Amino acid sequence: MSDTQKTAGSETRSGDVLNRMRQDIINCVLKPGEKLKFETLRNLYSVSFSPLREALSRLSAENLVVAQDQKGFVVAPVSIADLNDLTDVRVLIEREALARAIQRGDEAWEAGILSSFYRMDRLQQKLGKEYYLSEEWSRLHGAFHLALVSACASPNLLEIRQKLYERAHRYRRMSSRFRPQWREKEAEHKTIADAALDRDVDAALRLIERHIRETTENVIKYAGHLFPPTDQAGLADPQTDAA
Amino acid sequence: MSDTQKTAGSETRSGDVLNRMRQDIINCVLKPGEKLKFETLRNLYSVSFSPLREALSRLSAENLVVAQDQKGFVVAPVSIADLNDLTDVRVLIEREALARAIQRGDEAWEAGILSSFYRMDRLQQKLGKEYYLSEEWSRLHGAFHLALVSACASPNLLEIRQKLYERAHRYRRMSSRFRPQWREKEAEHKTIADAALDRDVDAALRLIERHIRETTENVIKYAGHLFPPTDQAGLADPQTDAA
DNA sequence: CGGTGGCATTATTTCGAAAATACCCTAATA
DNA sequence: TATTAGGGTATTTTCGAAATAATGCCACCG
Repeated sequence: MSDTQKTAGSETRSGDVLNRMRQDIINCVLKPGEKLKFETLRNLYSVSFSPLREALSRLSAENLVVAQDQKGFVVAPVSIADLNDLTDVRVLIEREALARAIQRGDEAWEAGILSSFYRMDRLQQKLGKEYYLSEEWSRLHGAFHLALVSACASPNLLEIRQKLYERAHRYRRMSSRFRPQWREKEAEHKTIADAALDRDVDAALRLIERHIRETTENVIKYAGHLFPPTDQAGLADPQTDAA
Repeated sequence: MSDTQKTAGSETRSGDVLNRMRQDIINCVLKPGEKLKFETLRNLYSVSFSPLREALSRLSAENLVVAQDQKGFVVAPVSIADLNDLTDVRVLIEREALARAIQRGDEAWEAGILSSFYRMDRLQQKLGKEYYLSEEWSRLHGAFHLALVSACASPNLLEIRQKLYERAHRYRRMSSRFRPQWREKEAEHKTIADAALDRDVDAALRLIERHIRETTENVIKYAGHLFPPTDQAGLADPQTDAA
């Protein structure tokens, strides 16, 4: 349980727990809204209070958990409103990052796109229909999308993008069991990569936006029933519908 | 010292220390690049290790401090490269947020702009030439800019904006003693507010972008000497004199 | 019967000391 | 003289227990 010890132990125990918990939240091992009791976590991750608190603090700054004063921590709740808002902001950020990357990318950038696409594509073929349930494929998919924008030359943009990506990824994982296979999504990846390598900014931006928005639409379509009743999107968040 | 106990004690001691440290970093009481020793901080804020670690963890997630495994924490260094990147991303985010706010803003939004501008303007007149050194004016200035975008209906956009704003504010504070008075900046605020209230999206976006970029240009122009030697913007930098 | 106040229980938060790690200075060797 | 190995000090990181706050329960009162 918990696991994916793949996350490569950070030098410090806090960092290690942080990475493991982040993975567990994204992969819904720790479920949205779930109360995070220290006693439980202490056993689960085999550490003491201090590293746990540190990890939880950082995660709350990433919006993967929410901290309630004197009442502990909770896995960040999910809601359609949150997903929609997330999607809108991701579109803004990804488009900007991709545009800059295409403008500035050098040969190393091109090579990175080709190589990461290749690895993702190969694994997909190897795994067959249910590729998207694989943890490893998630990693390669993330690496591919990162490769696309990695040349944008803006640390801040990349960092913001990464955090948004991870939160969105949680929604994908959460719904993956209920979706039909997404074979056509792979064709999209190829198309996006090609547009980027062709330095066709307009096409690439259009494609990446559609890619993101269609993913969200599919999540809502096939896994909408997993979300809490529409009105109360979880705690402390008024938030009307977005998008 | 340290303080501005105005930050309104959070319910929890960690939150309190977090807020106080954030203010101290933004106001350069804790200087860029400075090593944050626990023993020192313990005395400075009168708390123990645990809340300190928690606060530092959160601040590192906000990029106001950087954590080095097994080597403690350091106040985030400053550099022209960082300031420029920050500025570019802020422009992207502020423009988007402002556009949405203008599109969606209701009367409460309009009232918020008018009221926050009024308060900022009054205080400025009361304080005279050196208004911009005032802590209180900083708060009202922040409230005004927040009011402009508050109706954008995107929690994520607002949160990202706020964090970027705070980091940029550190650069302003760091350079404020060296700048000539910025009287004309106040005219800009009025112009921006008017454009927003007139629902003139194009004008408002153009003005806010210029407002942000010119501020950065002035910081570099008048306080460029405070930055570490251009090439290595990096951390672990003893840091020249600041403030 | 419904509501309210107080007490016991549970969980979180904070503390200071112990363990682990990095840093610095000295000395020995090549 | 330069380089490295050793050992002692300074700091960070982790621990488990004490303090503090919240929760649920039950008796008591209206």
